[in-house]
Amino acid sequence: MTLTELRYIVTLAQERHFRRAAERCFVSQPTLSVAIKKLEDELDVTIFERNRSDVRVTMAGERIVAQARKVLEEAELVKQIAQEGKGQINLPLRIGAIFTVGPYLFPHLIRNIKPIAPEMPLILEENYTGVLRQKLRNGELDAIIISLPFEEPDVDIQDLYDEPFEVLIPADHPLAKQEKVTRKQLEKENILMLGEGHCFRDQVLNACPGILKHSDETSLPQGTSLETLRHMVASGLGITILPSSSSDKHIYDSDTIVERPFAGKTPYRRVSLVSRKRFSRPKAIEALVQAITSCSLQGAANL
Amino acid sequence: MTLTELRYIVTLAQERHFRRAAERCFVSQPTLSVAIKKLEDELDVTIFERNRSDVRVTMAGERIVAQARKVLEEAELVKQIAQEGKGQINLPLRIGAIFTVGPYLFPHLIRNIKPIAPEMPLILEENYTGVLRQKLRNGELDAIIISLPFEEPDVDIQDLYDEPFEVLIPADHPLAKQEKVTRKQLEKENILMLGEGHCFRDQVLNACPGILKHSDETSLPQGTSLETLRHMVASGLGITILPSSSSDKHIYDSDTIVERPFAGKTPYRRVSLVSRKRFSRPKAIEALVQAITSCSLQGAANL
DNA sequence: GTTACACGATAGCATATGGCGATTGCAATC
DNA sequence: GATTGCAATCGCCATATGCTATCGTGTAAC
Repeated sequence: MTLTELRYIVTLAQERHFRRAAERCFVSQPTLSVAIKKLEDELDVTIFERNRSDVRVTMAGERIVAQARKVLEEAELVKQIAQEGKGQINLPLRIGAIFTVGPYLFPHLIRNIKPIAPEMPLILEENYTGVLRQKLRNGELDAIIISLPFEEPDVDIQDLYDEPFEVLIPADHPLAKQEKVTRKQLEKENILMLGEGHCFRDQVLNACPGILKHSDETSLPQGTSLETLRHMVASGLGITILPSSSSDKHIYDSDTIVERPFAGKTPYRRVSLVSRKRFSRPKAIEALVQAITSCSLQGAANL
Repeated sequence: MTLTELRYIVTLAQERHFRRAAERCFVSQPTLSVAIKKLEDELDVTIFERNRSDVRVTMAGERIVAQARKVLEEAELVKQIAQEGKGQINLPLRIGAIFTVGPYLFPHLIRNIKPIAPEMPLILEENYTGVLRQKLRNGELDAIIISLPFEEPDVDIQDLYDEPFEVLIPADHPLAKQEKVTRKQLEKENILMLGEGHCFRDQVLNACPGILKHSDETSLPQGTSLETLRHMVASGLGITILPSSSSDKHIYDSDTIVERPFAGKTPYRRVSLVSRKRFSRPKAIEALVQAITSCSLQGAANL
């Protein structure tokens, strides 16, 4: 049984005339005759009663033809659905971002992607780099936004932006009076840090190797998010280091906390988008990159 | 797009593994690979994302596969429906009978066909021979029960039974006292007849050629059915001639009307079943004939 | 680091299928 | 009796579909 054969019987049932039905199917009359006989043989049912003057659908044939019509309708829907799926940017895209990027990037992203891909809803998630990597690999996510370094086989990595680190200081802290803060100065302070697993923690430690020992000694609490760190700084518990995008707008004014750049070489992190090589919707990724790089994130330098 | 291809993608979506999917489809792995690529090309959509380690269904693919599954289900139903339609005696059969046969045959027929073809409902109709002929020809009826003579191309005629004519007389009529009635005697009586178009009318006139003139002169009313004739006889309006099967059981006892056979050669009619040659369900016709010839109709001689 | 393996893609070839035009056979009609 | 119209049949061809063998690559094992 083939879709073509089903198309033939449906048409013949309508036309009740082999030659006309054949024409409507764009085949010759013998082709139609043979195909219909073949189907009748396969199903072992006489679908059409051939008379000299007239072709008539048998009672069993009526039901078969009706069902054949259904099959063809559903088959048409396959094409239609394929057509819809073809655009690449009209189906949901599943995106993950690390905890220290998502909250600050997503609002801009959502706004910017609307005009580029209005039909592409974003399914968003925040997680650790390792979890995101896993979910990207096994297909639970289509793209992840992480911070370099990031190594993974079979992926495309597109750099999005660099963002500098800055120091967040309680307004009444002595360091708040300085224009810039040196790494040396930080080593004597209580530096509040994210917990292990956050890549930003590692990046901060990398940028300021001296702060770890001190912080460990005082056994400061580990922040679970950049915002909790900010709250703790505001409460006077210590100093922290944040990526600039996180200080875009927040609830504390400069009487409570102040941001200060690093003296000397500014530490920064590079944020990149990772997708599987051979992912079926490169255009969706492209649209995503375009949307992100057109975001004006506080302090970030688009690439 | 073919049903085979749809079967392939559904299986591959389940197995997520070309070789295993190919096995389950009873084809080689290259066959599956090529077929799926072909479908993807035709639909212009990537349905599967091939990775070294893993085959994954794309988002567009998910919807396509789901729809493909529907198509296959409907296609399965075609086979199932065909299977059901194959028995020939498990679908309604549309039967017509002439007015003078239907009322007396149908009750027996219904009873007798039950054990032979319990799954075959009968759609019944009574009409004139000419109308039945037309409906058989254009497929509105599958079989008709008429009385010979009957000529028609492209049909099979199977004789069912012969039934004698008898004379129906009011019990208080002088003729009621006789054992038999001669044609001569009838010529002097008021003979009640069916209206034109009923073949039984013609058969009666054929059997007793002398009665017409007399009846016309007295301009008796024409009966619309054998039963109305019987009622009129019971009311004393005249005498009539009936086929024996019609006197099986009726509401009048022998104090009101009596049946008398013809003297000499008994006139009779032959009742036959007509179906189209090449009708798709010969078994249904066969069952029908068997059911009818096993009826014990009053006075009839099965053939 | 090398070998072995597993997987899907590709190539080359055989065969089945589906298609065609031409023809036949049969009724109906003129 | 000739013609017409119809579906069935025949013989032929192009293509589609399937196979085996092989390749390229990434992964696992030793």
